[in-house]
Amino acid sequence: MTQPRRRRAATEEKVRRVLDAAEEIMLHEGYAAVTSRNVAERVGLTAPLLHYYFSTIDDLFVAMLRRRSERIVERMAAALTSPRPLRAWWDLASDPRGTALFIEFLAAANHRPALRAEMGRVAREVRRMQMDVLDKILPEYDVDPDEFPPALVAATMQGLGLALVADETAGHETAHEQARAAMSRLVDRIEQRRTRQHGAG
Amino acid sequence: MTQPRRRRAATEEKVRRVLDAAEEIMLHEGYAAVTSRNVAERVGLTAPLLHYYFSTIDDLFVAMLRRRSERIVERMAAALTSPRPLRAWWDLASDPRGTALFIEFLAAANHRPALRAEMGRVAREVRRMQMDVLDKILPEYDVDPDEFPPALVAATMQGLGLALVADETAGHETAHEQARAAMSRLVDRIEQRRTRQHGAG
DNA sequence: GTCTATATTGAGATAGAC
DNA sequence: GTCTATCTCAATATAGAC
Repeated sequence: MTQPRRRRAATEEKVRRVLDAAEEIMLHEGYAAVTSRNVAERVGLTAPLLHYYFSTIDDLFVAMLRRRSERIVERMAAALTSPRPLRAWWDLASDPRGTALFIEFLAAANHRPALRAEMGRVAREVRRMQMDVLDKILPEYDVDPDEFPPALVAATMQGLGLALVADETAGHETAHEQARAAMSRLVDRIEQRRTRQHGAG
Repeated sequence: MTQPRRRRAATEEKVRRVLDAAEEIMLHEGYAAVTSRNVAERVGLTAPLLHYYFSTIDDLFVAMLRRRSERIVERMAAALTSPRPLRAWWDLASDPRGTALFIEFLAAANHRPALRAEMGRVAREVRRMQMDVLDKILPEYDVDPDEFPPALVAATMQGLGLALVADETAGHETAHEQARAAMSRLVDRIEQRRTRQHGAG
């Protein structure tokens, strides 16, 4: 019982910094730039030493996704139980950093089975949460669930966030500011309609 | 005037096959798998020989995107002038192959400036076309352009396509079949409303 | 004009030193 | 338990043969 007594602080701190660095690289240079050398250099380590903390690069990617998805699940749960669920959800779905990283993970998972499996688990859990909440609250928003079923609403929220952030971060001139502003107004209007009918709460 | 008289067929045919192979690899193994070796092997060439046809890998990526985007612009123009523009547009936006490739280009452009510039040009041209048409036809669909401006409608079409195809190709269990079916019904309903009011044509 | 032999760099990973 | 010296392989690219 004395082996794991040693202070883990140093190692855990290093792991955290490695994950931070990897995330930064992935965000600004793409997932293909997340290499042993690149990440190690940014944290002041050597490339082989990085393999001490993460045996394979796959392990590193999965660890990155795990840490991110924990936060996402937490924040999505909080958003969905907040007084204005759609508003909070949209803020999350259109968050530039989170969404840009999501696009990278999406592409990286295409040729990394371990990552794809992990992505599947997260996607399923998050979508489940969203649809459970939508089942209950869509009627309160005066939305006909036959015309706009939860699955469609959820996919639209995510997809619109993806499209906007993709254009924004790449700097494409596609009137994304107008689209973002219009969506924001739309969400506010819908929330107001519900608040008026079902009280603030 | 006799230099370019030689038959280009052989070379052009090879270039075409190289682009086909590269596209196939990008689709199934991700953009990072598009390497000289991989592509060359699939076409029965050697890696260095591939550099005879495309000096740099950047050149190859840009050529791939150019060829694809020509088709996209053509098909989108045809869709937007068809009798049921929204329907035709949605068929394009939710096409699995085209959209999956688009996601890869999106991620690849993140760290390839030449590719990013080309992506920007295409995105801008396509969005411009879409918004010009929407300006005219949204009223015919009985859609309030103040609540759903062209920029928002266009981004939503693209985004929903992205989200659906991403889940479909990765095999995520996120009720994407329901979402796709609901969107298809919705588009049909909207088209019918317009046809009834403005005649078939 | 078309293709091959070869250079150079950097990737992921391991055996073994401290 | 932590880190370093080193291996292998694959990537892009070029010089130069045919």
